[in-house]
Amino acid sequence: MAELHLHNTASGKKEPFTPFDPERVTVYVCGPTVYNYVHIGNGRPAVVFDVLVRLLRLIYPKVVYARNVTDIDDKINTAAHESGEPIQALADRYTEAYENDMLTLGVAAPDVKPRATHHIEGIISMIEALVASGHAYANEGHVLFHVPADADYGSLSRRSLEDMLDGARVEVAPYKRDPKDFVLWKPSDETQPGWASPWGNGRPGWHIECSAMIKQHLGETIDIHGGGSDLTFPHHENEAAQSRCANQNPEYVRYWLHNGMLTLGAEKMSKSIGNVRTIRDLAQTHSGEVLRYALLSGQYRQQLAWSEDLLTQAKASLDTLYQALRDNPGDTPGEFRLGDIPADVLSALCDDLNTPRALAAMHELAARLQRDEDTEDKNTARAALLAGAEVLGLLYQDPEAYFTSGGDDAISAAAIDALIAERNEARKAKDYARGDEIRYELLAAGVELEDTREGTRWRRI
RNA sequence: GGCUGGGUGGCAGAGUGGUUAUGCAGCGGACUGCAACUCCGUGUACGCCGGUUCGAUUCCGACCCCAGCCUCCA
Repeated sequence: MAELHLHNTASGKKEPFTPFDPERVTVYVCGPTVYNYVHIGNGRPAVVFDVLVRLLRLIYPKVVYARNVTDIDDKINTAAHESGEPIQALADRYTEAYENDMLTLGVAAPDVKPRATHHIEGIISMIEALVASGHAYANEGHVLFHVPADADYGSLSRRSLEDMLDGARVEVAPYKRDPKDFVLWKPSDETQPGWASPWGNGRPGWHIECSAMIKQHLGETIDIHGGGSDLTFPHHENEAAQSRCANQNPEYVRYWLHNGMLTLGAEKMSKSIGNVRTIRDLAQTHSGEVLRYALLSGQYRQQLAWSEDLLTQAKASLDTLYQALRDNPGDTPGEFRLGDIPADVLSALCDDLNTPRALAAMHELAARLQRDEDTEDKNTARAALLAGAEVLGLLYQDPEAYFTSGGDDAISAAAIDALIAERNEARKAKDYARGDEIRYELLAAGVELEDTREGTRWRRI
């Protein structure tokens, strides 16, 4: 069997994956800050690590997967003030929208979906531990992590403290002992959300949330921590420093995984640049499965250039896979096990989640399914294709429905069937002019006909 | 400036020291009343310059270009 290898940011290398405890594999992925609708770039880690978790669940008896939501953030406060909505209501609304978008992308629900606001107690006790151990200090209502107090700081992003200062734009604040020190806790006024703490009414900094949520739900040492490559520094570097020092446990994350950024027009897709495509908007014109296919069409660590063309190609490629299933109907298999996953798909995924190679293997299976003469060979290919699809989170629709569902406002299925019946009557009477007329009429309504040995079949285009 | 990653056929995107994926698009053919679907066939592409080698897109060195991080960010 193929052995799972993952690229670890901490070492900069692809390493064989060995969990801390094979009986309980732990995975954490950074979710979004909920102050707006998320864009497709936010969807990439969710989809990529969804595939990873699907794979892990086949290999290991128990996997605990947590994906958080940051619902305390000054951006949320700003958005709430602008809309006049209560802060928590706005955060709840966008959290729900996010969950919805994840559903669109076919992302299975994580085991735990922690939210920062539910973990204030854990955050405070962690900060207390850091103060007690001399890694943090309180000043003017703020509590700061003192970066020079952690000898390993910089080990994840592999940069020296000098590098960080060079050309960096670190905030110099009067309450900081060192420019690199970062906030664990900050004071809140009455307009800002706040919680009572040993340092007065305040709210947590961003990085400490993840540290506390991981500790509570997954433990002090976790196997895999995922997120966008833009979070490597400072977010994950800070998080790692906090957790290592607060837990007094040098092993925090065994494998750090970072996905590459989506670009739109040669630049990173980001809200601050304004070049974003929200999942919710994209879903108006593309199926979630096509979006998912597009996200998986590149290896997760590489940048992926998002474009309308990418979606067109993803749609056409996905059509080909569904077409093979539609042309070769068979039983819907039940649950899959590791042994059911086709070897090519499995080895591709085990090689640091090489989804483009896995998709190539899927297309080879689809071609075999179409080509094979023998029924048994077909059944084998079909089962393999569906098993591979299960890990990738694709091909979950009924093939017939995939091609025919939706579009009822343009022309209903019943109307289409009636026209097809009329056309076949005309064709039987050799009235091909009338037959073609109907075909063109349907084509104009976005319906393409396929005359097969079993009769006329149609698809919406 | 520092630290990452990358430049592959029309497009997307794997991979490899020599047999050069996969998908989309294109072209030719079979099938079809015509189409569509499907099938068959078809494309020697690896930024630039040196080096190593019998042989390099793949290894080494220099160079050019692009993106990301160093600030909130998936």
